[in-house]
Amino acid sequence: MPVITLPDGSQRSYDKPVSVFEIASDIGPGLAKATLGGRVNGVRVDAHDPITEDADLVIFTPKDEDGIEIIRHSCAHLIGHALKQMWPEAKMAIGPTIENGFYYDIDLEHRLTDEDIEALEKRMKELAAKKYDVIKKKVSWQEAYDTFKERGEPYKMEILERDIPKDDQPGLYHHEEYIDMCRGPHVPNMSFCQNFKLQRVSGAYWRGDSDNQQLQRISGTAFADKKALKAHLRFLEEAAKRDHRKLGKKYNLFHLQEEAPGMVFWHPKGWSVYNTIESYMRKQQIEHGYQEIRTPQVVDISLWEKSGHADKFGDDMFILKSEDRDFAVKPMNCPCHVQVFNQGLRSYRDLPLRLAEFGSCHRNELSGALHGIMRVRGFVQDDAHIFCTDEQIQPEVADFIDFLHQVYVDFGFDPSTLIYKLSTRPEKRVGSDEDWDRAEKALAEALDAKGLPWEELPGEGAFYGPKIEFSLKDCLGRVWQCGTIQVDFSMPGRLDAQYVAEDGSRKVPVMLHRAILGSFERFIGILIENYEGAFPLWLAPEQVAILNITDRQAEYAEKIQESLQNKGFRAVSDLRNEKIGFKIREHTIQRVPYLIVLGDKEVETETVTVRTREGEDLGSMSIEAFSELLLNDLARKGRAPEIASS
RNA sequence: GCUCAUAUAGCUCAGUCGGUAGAGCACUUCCUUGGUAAGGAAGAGGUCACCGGUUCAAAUCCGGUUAUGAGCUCCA
Repeated sequence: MPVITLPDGSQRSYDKPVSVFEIASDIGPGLAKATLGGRVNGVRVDAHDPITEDADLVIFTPKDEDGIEIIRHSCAHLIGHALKQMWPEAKMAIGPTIENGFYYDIDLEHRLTDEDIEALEKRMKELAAKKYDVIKKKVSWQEAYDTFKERGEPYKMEILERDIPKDDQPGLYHHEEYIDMCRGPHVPNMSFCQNFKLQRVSGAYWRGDSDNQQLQRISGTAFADKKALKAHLRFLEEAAKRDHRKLGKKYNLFHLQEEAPGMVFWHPKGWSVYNTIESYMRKQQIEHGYQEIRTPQVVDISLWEKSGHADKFGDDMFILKSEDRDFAVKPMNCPCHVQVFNQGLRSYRDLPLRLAEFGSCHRNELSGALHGIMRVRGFVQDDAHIFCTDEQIQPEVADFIDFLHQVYVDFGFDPSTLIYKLSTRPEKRVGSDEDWDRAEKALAEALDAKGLPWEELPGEGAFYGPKIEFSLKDCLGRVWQCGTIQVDFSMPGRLDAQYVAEDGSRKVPVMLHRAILGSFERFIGILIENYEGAFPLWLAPEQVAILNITDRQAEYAEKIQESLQNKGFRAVSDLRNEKIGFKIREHTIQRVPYLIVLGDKEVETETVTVRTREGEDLGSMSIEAFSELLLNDLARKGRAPEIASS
């Protein structure tokens, strides 16, 4: 006699086992038609699964995230249905959902081409258009095994043998003649799976292990309705338009070339952005009690052996030989910073000691991992190491989080969308378990003390200690990991760092590794995409473009340019013999924030006429008034202008 | 590193069946001196990524290398 409680608190009782679909039908035919499945006492079930006992029930429809996920999952099965019709010899591995979509990994000798994917999508659409019912059957382990043995599906057999207990009753989903095994839930019929698109085929390792065989992965995206699918495809187009590699070329910021894979050639405009950010960070760091240092690029391998890097990451280091000595181009700055700490005798009074470096690092990343300026082999970190006592960890971490928030706000990101992740001990690590316990606890407590929501990533820590990772969201809602703070109880000891404690004894300091931007390269890549190349005034490589209408104003234009440059603004002049409309178009496309137009009128009245890159006409004003306007804009940094109250 | 794909003028891209390369923009010169998103004319510019093979003949077909792209793996 199950009593069903719905989210609004209302109850319905039944005298025999009842399905989500039947309950939905009781409520209304519209809901019944939209029912995809449900959550029964916290467990996701199919629409037609019988509910035998009292339960809290949430009904899933295409309006819920849970409902959309079911649709995506069934779209993965639909790949199998269509694919096995076209290539019966294909062996199906796994077909899960991912953010915004789904994929299926398959083993097929024939290499699928783009045309094949198009044909496959067409077949999938035809099958989905039949809106056939998906039939779920719970069977014995043995029956499932025999089914897939008969159908020549070795991967399904392996999943059964390795992951599913023999006394379990696996669910077999029948899509007409195609049978797939799944925990579910899945759509009751294919009318729900009408709005999908296959996106690509790529390689993927079986069970995510690069030692295993590589399979072909067919990926797609799916939504509940046509409008949502279209919106998502538009979003992807928008993101592609903002690709920093494309905009880096368009705005002449940097380039990469074959002779230096993964290393950036910065052009004047890109380097201007870089320098602006570096100056800003330098100023911020001084305000937060950091001291800036500079350490060598090339260091004898013995230091990396002592620090543990050679052992754990030797393959990723660039090694140089000279006069029978082995050197490594530094892949990170920490061991060098310990060398600076180690000069002279340190007192507890020196702690916390914060050493910062815009540290140039080189890591020999796998060629396939490189990506524009976001993932490179040569990069500069806004790195710093804080040497402190155990008691100072928590306040230092807390101060750091405040510092990081302020920087992200200045760059135009919303700190309320920040994501915090605590990565704990990995398998490959140095240090005792007691040290790891203390380090993990200190970070968790700092986050809790700030009342921040965080998520644990077990096993994702650095080899020397746990870390907090800070990810920000850009204006398209994409998540980027940038900042980090890591506790390290190991390296100071390995590299003989000591200080004299209050009682005169020698103690080993704790070291905190931290970065806010992560790397300049990556962060600038993110900024380019976030702003679509239209940098806010304080970052813009060219802040003002001065345009004359005829040669008669050339001298005045140069005078204005000089005046602005003397005030510290980045002003360029365009005195070419071109029409004013042409010059305005060019500099607007180049996203210069302010354009100044100078004709005879301006020369006569000693004014400038100002136009923004958004096309707004700010009228004529004195050079002093314009400077004032620029200064106000600069002070806002990445924040939106405040709306003047009327 | 792995799978698949791609590489043609400074940029974005055409180039059919193998027969010595083409457009638009940019660039140079000249004309035009104009008021808020493209004024006109002419000119110059390419060892078709690199190495090798097939062929009378290769941008085109085949093999290799490098780089790039998508995904996987990795990411101190």
